[in-house]
Amino acid sequence: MRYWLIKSEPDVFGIDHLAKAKREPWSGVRNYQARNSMRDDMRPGDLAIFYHSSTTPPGAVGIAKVAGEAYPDPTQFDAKSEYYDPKSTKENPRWMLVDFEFVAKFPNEVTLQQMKEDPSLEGMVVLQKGTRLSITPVEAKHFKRVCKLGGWKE
DNA sequence: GCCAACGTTGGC
DNA sequence: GCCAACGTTGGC
Repeated sequence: MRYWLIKSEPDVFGIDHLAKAKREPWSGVRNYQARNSMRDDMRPGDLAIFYHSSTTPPGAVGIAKVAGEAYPDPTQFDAKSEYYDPKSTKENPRWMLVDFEFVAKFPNEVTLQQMKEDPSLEGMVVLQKGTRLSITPVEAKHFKRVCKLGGWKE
């Protein structure tokens, strides 16, 4: 089982949206590395830290679970969608996604600042300077530590 | 295949 | 709103 961190802007789709929806296709990812993670490396049952970006304060707010295998992101074929990609075809889709399922909201948000200041989280990809990736792998020890800081027990 | 221009992300 | 970082595009 692998661990991940997924970023989302709470104004667009936050942990409360996921809690309400229960399950959500992670559409709109238009970055090849992030796509590759979903397409090639995620397996049903993998757990992800749900992270709020572009908000005050940014930080980890909960846990989501990979709910199924990867499949083509339907928004790439929708000319009315902001995620429409005219260069993608159904025969050869460019963008793949997985569904995420709500697992938990942390009793306490773990802010980015807290994460940066915690020595045991050193080396986490999301904390490295210049990391803009919306999906990053997380080591098991870092995952467990963030859950602990968030007050959540698996 | 290089690289300048451009667009986006995301913390501050 | 600023801007550093960095991914993508497209001309050559």
